Amino acid sequence: MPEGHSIHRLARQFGDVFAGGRLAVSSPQGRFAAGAALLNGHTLVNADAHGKHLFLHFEHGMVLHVHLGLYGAWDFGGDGEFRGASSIGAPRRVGEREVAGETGVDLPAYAGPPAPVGAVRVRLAGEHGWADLRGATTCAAITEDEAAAVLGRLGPDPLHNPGPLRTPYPLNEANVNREDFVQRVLGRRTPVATLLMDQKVIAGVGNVYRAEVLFRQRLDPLLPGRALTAAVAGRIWDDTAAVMSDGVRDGRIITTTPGFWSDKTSLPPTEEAHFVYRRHGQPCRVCGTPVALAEHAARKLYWCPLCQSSA
DNA sequence: CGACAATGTGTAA
DNA sequence: TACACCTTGTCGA
Repeated sequence: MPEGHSIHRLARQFGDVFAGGRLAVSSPQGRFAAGAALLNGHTLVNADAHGKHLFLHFEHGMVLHVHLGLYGAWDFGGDGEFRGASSIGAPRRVGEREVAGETGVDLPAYAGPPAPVGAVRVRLAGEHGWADLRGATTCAAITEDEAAAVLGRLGPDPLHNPGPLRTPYPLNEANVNREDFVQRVLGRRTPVATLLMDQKVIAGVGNVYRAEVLFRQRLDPLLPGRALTAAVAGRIWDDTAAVMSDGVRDGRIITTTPGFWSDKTSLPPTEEAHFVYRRHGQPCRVCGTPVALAEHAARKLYWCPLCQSSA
């Protein structure tokens, strides 16, 4: 469910609250028992994300690789020190739930994580907090070489723009990732709507950002890549980087601008946060034409047939 | 309380 | 293109 912005927030959260400490790693559900044994008792060095993939690097050269897929989620909790270090603030969304006590209230001493509820694939427990993973598509203990191979299958991530965290792209060259994306789009017969969902073309974009960026750029979703100029493709990258960076900051996907909000003094409710995503049949916020919906490559595609007409 | 969709991907047909 | 994966929220009966 989460798109790339959520995974980058999770990486930051793991780095904040667990890096540098030894972790008890277990699989209450049992499906990850062998992998948990390979990680149990080792120290987390750092956490990073590329696209929708999360990598937790341990000191002995093993990596916990997690992809949340359609409905995976992490739950976090811990004592006051854990919560003080936590970078996931008040607004929490799918994929990053924090379930400790109330904020600002006297917290009880940390007595260890609660009894696992439901199908907890993996539990990480540190000195001050814990994290439970459920429902992930991928949860594997792999080597650093295997982690590098995963990165090699992914395209550039707009949240590594321009400085990548841990990617195959060169450091310190502005716009390298942007130019890489442009080259992966130009000349293609594939519709731009499909290209934006292809993690080899751009890593981290999902169905919401796909629809919203195409609207913001007023692009017909079915235009093939080869119908775009380098300038237009570059603007897609820049806008994606901008709205996804906002998503990292806000913990939500908000692609509308304050001019479209009924209350401009605070972030908008969900009903005002998107231009077209899940607004099928409702009037376009710009021109009033009903938002269209089509099944496209097994995913719902939303767009305004007037604003995004290429004719 | 059951059916169904959901911010996703891999594999088989 | 279809389905499996395997969890949660929403909606209707």
